[in-house]
Amino acid sequence: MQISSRFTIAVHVLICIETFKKDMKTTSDFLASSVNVNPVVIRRILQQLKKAGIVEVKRGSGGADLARDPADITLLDVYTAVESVEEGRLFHFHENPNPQCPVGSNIHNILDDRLKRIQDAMEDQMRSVTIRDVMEDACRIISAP
Amino acid sequence: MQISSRFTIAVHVLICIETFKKDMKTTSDFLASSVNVNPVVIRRILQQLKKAGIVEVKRGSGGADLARDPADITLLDVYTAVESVEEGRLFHFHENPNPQCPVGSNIHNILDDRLKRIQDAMEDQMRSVTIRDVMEDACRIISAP
DNA sequence: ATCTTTGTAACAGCAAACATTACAATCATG
DNA sequence: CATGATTGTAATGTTTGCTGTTACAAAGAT
Repeated sequence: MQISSRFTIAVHVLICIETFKKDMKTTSDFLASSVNVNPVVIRRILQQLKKAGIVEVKRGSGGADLARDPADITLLDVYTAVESVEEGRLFHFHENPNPQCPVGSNIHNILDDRLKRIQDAMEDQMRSVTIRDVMEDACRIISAP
Repeated sequence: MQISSRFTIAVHVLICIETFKKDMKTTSDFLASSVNVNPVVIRRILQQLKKAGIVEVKRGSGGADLARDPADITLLDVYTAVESVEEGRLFHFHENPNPQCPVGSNIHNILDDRLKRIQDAMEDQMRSVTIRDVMEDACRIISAP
């Protein structure tokens, strides 16, 4: 099971907005053609990013912009914005383990701490990377010979 | 998108095998009743664990056993055993980004390193926990007053 | 031989992701 | 202020992977 492509699409979109904002209007159509998906998919993701205070989207006139300093947007922010699963739920548990079995009745007590630490490790790493970092990579790679 | 319950079920199963191996035969039926799923689900997971050299399963006579020292089985071993996605693919990418867009054509060059580091952080944490560690937690919790 | 249990195929149901069409609401601007 | 461009969102469809279930041959113990 993989983390949905919404996350990588969202990051792709943010990079595009920053890269092209001086030269063109970054409409959902334009962004969609860079990612190569339906514009509605982009609009839905932009809505999620907007709710999280990451972008501003203009109706009518069109186009999206970052709502904050790129150095102030982490990959974790983007991840939690577009990933529907609630906070702290990377691992899926089977429902209704047998309450009469000492293991079944305690499986959460036994595992939750360890699993949380695994998720924390991943999230800490995500928090350590900002859109500014990614933009630096992007500029370097795009302008390479 | 969550990591499938196969992972937590697999760990649950391993704990059960270790906990009950002295007192009973740990058949797929027995394990299924602790987890509260269909026995076939357990058998499928046991097969995946067997292919990874983590358990031994006896046909006919029945029952599963660990194939190695619990201290030598990490949560990462279990995770890669039951998670169908190939190595290094925690994040799902959209296919066919626009090759004519400097961002679209370079999106993997731009992101792969960062994403790999995130996945590595998660896997390192998983590797640091063994079934022996989990068994210690389990024994302490189960025998608590 | 018989009984138990595993290994596996076959199929069904469901949920989430992803795609697409359509259209009202919104905004800039001529 | 009418028009053209664009967003916001609902409705609908397709696909994919997970999970559940039935069924039964293969394997092993007694």
